[in-house]
Amino acid sequence: MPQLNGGGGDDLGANDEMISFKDEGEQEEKISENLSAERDLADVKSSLVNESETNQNSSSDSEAERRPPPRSETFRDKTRESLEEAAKRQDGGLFKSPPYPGYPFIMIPDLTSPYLPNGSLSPTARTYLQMKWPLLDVNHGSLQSRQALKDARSPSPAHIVGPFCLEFPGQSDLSLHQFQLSNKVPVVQHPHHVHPLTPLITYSNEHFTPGNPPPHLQGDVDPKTGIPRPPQHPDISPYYPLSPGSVGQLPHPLGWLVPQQGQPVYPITTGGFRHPYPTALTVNASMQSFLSSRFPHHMVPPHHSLHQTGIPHPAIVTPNVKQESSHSDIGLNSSTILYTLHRKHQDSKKEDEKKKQPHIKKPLNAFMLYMKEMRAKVVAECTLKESAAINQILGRRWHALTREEQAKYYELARKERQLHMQLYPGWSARDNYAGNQQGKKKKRKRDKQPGEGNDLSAPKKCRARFGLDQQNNWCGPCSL
DNA sequence: TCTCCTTTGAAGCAA
DNA sequence: TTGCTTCAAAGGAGA
Repeated sequence: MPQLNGGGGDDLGANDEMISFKDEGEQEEKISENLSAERDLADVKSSLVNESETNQNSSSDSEAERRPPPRSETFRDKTRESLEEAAKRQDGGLFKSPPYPGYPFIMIPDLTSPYLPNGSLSPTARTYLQMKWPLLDVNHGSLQSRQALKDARSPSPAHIVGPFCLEFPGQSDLSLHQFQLSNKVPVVQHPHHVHPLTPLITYSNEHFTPGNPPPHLQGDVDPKTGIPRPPQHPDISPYYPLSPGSVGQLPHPLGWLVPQQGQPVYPITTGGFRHPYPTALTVNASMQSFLSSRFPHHMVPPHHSLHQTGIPHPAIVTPNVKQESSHSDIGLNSSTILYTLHRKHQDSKKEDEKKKQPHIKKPLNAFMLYMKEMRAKVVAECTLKESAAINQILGRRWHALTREEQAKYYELARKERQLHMQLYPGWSARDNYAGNQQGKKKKRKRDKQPGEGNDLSAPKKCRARFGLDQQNNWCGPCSL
């Protein structure tokens, strides 16, 4: 996948961010085009699930050439070419391929230090942020963007037929993203729709619904959405409610109770980690200022995870635990029963405490960021509600994105990881593994795909196990 | 109520 | 180094 810094030295950048294709390719699009409007949603879903099989049956002639060569150095070029071809073919020349080979990254000189010594964003970084995240709109409020969004509301795209969504990855994706990038996409508000930058703002908002805003937030209510806007600094994105100077001066904004706005990215907590949360000690001044400017000050270290209101932060995963009334144990006269209940209560209390321990979620990767942004759009365009089907569509659209568009999300993901590292220096992904997480479900092991674990994969295992320099230890089939 | 599904990418871990 | 597994989001479906 695209190398974000081109040098490979960035530990935050993905080293293998290669666009991979499973791929359904052209045949899939043709099949989709032939779908009649009478087909019901189930058929669409079914076609999504079974498309690969259908493609295999209908495209045997091109199967070999469409299958990406294994680890070929030309793979990247071929995939890019296929993308461009598809885009050109479907877009009527609207799509213009990048005039240069390789990955089209636009990088600021030092992404890791986009801040001036005083903690503010450097002009370069500011320009970069505006360029990369148009909706961030560091100089203007979001009202203009919202107006643009509203004005740009248009009839359903042509590829949407009837109450369901026909998927034409190339055209729909390109057009959608062109709109998206120009902030003119007619986003239909969905209960779970989040701002494209939401991944940088929050990881979860489902627990919080719009409610009566606190008085200090009611003075600035979005006339379009009716959602109160938190106080804004002219230089700071409206999605980040507090300016550095206002940190600690304003009453608690409760911005994270308002969906889409003012939601913090990562929970600040001292519990549930292998390491005590040392953010206050590890976040430097620039990051502190950055965090203060981007997040409500309650999210800036060293605050604890619980909000002043006692409501846990949405980004902190606290598994639902049935409230066990401690009062139920009171008033029983039997000492035996009391003892038993006490023991039982103690045990359950321990379990609850373990379960209640919040955990820091993994930073979202590029695709997850893309999904968060585009899900609502897909849901709006289609009548699909099942996430599995939606994710299939999103997966295909992801592959249909241009490299520039994907780069945007890779960059966002890289920043996510960077911020995550700054916020949680001691955090490790394994902290969230089922083995370490009490009460965390253990995912079922994936079923072996046909061909997995057979002799065909054995050579890789031996090579992985013993290495190329110990081929004498390889088993027979591997040595062949 | 809980788990699965479904996607991609990052990270951890065993071999 | 390789390959497998888990987890991140999302919400309907099914057990």
